Amino acid sequence: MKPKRQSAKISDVARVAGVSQAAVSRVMRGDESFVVREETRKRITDVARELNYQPNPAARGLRTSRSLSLGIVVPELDNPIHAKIIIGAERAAAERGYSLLIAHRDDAMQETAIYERLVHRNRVDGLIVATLQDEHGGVRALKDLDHPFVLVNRKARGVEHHVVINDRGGSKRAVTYLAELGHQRIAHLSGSPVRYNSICRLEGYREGLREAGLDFDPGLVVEAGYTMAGGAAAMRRLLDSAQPRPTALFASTLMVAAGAMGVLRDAGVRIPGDMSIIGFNDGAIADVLAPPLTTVRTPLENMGYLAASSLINHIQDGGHFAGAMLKDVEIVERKSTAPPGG
Amino acid sequence: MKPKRQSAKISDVARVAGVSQAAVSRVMRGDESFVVREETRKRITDVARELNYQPNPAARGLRTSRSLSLGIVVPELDNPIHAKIIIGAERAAAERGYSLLIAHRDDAMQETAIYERLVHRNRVDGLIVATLQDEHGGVRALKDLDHPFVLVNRKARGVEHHVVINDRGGSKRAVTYLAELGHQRIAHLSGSPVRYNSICRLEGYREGLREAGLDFDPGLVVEAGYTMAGGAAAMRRLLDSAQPRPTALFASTLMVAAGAMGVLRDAGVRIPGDMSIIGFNDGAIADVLAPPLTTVRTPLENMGYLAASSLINHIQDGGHFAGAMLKDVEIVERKSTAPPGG
DNA sequence: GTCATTTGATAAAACGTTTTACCAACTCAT
DNA sequence: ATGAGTTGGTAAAACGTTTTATCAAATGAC
Repeated sequence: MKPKRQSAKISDVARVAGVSQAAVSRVMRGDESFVVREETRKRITDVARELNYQPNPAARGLRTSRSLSLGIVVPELDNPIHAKIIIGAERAAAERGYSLLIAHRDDAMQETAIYERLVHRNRVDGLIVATLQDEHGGVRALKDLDHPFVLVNRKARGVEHHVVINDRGGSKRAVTYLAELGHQRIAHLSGSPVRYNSICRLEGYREGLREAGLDFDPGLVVEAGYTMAGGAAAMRRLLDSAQPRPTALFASTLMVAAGAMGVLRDAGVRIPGDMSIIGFNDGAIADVLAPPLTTVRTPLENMGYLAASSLINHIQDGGHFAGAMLKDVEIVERKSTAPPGG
Repeated sequence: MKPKRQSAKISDVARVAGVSQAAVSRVMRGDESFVVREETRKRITDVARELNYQPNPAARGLRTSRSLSLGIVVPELDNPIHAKIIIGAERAAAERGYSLLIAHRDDAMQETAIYERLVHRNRVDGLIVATLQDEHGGVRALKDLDHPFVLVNRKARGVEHHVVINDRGGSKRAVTYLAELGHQRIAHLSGSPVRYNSICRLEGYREGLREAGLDFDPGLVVEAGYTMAGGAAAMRRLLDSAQPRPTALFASTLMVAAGAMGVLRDAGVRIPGDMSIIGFNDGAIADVLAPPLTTVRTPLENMGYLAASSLINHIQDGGHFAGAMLKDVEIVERKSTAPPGG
């Protein structure tokens, strides 16, 4: 009943099937250039299945100098954004026979040290960099490693292999949505002015305004960072300064939206009656906010999937990958948006 | 400037240092039983550092039949609970020179197939099972694999190696906290009556009541599952049926608490004025709820850490591990709890 | 009936470690 | 001087694949 303790090796299969190890190896790997009688092939695969043969990855890796593993480095694993990226990447990896080594960057450590470790010590075949921290140093370190890698959810000057979502288009879509509800004064709580995603989202915001025929008012854009506290502080500043008060708000992040909502509630501003709010990227917390938050949903999981699978393509074929943007965006209507005044 | 493309191997180090490969191998691994002149040792380590020698894991693994990797299998990676467990496990693994292979169980696949794959195909040295799904089949499959594993956040009959948090004690603490505020009728929105954690939490709830000198009223316990919708439905049932209405609520999960809060808000029940709420396990969403939710915080990350490190101990020394519970619990006071009536 | 070509395989050499089994040179008690 | 330990190493055999170089048998062209 119990599976055999010592797992079968290629020589066992060869012996039982009455062929050489080479034949087994080539049949098992589906080597095209190896011509073999159909009967022999079948005999080999049958025996392999019978013995539950699984190639030893260490032996294979030693010979081929490939580990069939990918490293993914993430900050804040507990941020659902990254979790979704990982889920997608893991799925792509699994489908292609790769495994995913996860490296969690904690604040204390240099990101470059992690890349180093994954490539030199773990010998991953490729690196998925889910959120580059230091654009200059990080990219330099990655390039110095001279190893396949892909940037996900980030672009960087001089790096062509990247996969991003439609930050700009999604933001524009959000603004358009608010404008179509009839809003004229739409504020934006933005992220850091140096982070790729935030820059794109700000651009999208401006583009959405322009297309709706609305003027861009710099007084309606406040930097909020990425935390709830940041969102709250920014919202307070906005309430104090903006005249007349905006009737709608596009928040660059769910947490920022949450922070802003808290401040509004305390200030007696009704949502969506007095202020409509929409947030970027969908997630479970949108549902628990009061009221539930309308968001623009982006294909985060697919982004992870495409990053991993294009990286594997590159590793296997050496092919060039031009970088991709996942265009899809979709408004998820909940209760935080309505026409102005109600 | 660029690092050498072909990384140094043991023979390079041996040649440059003028010793044999064996000497290098033993010195690098800190083999105690190998006596060597201090001078030679230093020469070897110096050369190794100089050449940036990193042992090839495939070669080492082939020889030792250890992969120095651990597999962690999780359902719902995007659940922050699991994310925290992973963070802890990854830290422990990294500290001990292990790497963490992540396998995300999607609903379609058998959990047993994942265990199989990690052990047979990836040859991980041990398995961290973060949330066993099917207690009977799953444990059976794990035991049949005859490979080191640890259960985390779960206990199961016949499995001694497990690490859990203090579900019972934490729940009791939550109830005590409510009782000390003066609440007499405390309801419980429970999880599934067959899941380990939920059973413990229900026990803790009852124990807390007993210690506070309050009677257990079966009418105040409603099964809510683990989702927001479940929490909402349960809350509705509770509002309809419980007479007199409870003044406080202990929810087994953050999402359940969130669902309940939505229903209460719609029903015009003020929190905490008319109903105090406390949830089990702390997390970011507690902060974004309205009002922010008081919770009992548990050491989820440490649970992951201990699971991984005790598993590694077991792998290395073959030592017996009796199972552990992380006792710490701590009430995180936010705005959802107050004395009855105000 | 040869000689080249194709077909269907095989033998054996890597890959880079770890580890077993040895050994040479000393020291030291006899 | 001899034999037994010790000290400080070394040589070489695994580990389980992949892959290169070969090869024997069958086929076909002449």
